[in-house]
Amino acid sequence: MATNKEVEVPELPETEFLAAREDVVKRVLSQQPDDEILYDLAELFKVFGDSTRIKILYSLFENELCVYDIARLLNLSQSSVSHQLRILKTSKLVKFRREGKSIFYSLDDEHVREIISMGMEHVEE
Amino acid sequence: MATNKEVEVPELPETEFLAAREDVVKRVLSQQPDDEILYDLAELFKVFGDSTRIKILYSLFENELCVYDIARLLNLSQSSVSHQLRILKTSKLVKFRREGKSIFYSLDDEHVREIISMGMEHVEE
DNA sequence: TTAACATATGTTCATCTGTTCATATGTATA
DNA sequence: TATACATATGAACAGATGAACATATGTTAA
Repeated sequence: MATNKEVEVPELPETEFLAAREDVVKRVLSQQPDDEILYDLAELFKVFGDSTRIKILYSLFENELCVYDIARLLNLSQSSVSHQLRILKTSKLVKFRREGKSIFYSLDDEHVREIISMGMEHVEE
Repeated sequence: MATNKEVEVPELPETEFLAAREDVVKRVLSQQPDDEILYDLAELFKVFGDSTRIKILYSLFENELCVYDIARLLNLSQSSVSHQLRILKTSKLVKFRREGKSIFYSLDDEHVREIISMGMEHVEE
C-alpha cells in the first residue's frame, strides 16, 4: 500500500548544498517515503506518546480487559479510559468484542507489543 | 536500570472488578512497569510523534547530514530544524560531531531505525 | 417498558507544542 | 580582528491535546 517514491525525485541543484554530495542527496530523497506516509507514521507514534494510553496498552499486554476494569486497575476515570480507547481503536492498536453489557478490549496486533518493547529497550538504556 | 515492581503490588479487592479474575488483576499489576518508566516511554514516543522530526530522522537513516543540508533537503527553516534536532539530541536519538562551521548529525542508535521500521510496518498495513 | 448498569460522546478549559522571527553563539577566513 | 557563515536559542503566538464533567447510547434484567 505504502510506496516510496522511487521514480520522480525532485532535482535540487547540488551546488545549493553545503556538504552533502550528490549521491547522498539522491539517496535521501529517493528513500524518503511520501509525506502522507510519514505523516501517518508520526500520527501512530503520537498515539503511543501519552502515558495514559501506554498504561492502557500495557494492561492489555497479555489479557483482554473491559473498560471498567481498566479504569479500576489504572485508577482512571471511565470517561478518560473510554476516550483513550477510542483513539487506540481508530489507530487499530486495540480491538474489542462485546459480552453483555461489557466490552472487552485487547491488543489488535503483534506490532503493538513489538513497538512498545523496542521503545522500552531504548528507555531502559 | 528500569525495574518492574515485582514486590509491592497494591492489593485491590477483587470484588470491585467487573470481569477480571484475581489472577488477571495480579498479573497486570505486577507486569506494569513503574509509572516513571511508563512516563519516559511515552515521552520517547512523543518525540517520534511529529512529522518534522520523523522526516529528519529518516533523512539520517543512512548518512550523516549537517543542519543546513537537512533544512534544504526537507524544505524546512534552519531554525525549525535546529529546534527539532535539540529535542532529538535530548532524547538520545541523534548524535553529532562538529566539522569546521558545520555540525553533522546522525542517528545515535540502532533502536531508532528499529522503532521507525516497526512503526512503518504498522502504517503500511 | 422501566431501571440499572456499562460504555461512548460532546463540550469546555487549561496546558502543551511547533513554528516563526529576531538575535546570540561559535567558527573560519580575509 | 572584522566579517561572513553555520548553528543555537529565546520569545511570542496559533493550533493541538488531554482531563473533567455532563449527558447520551446501548444492553440486560426485573
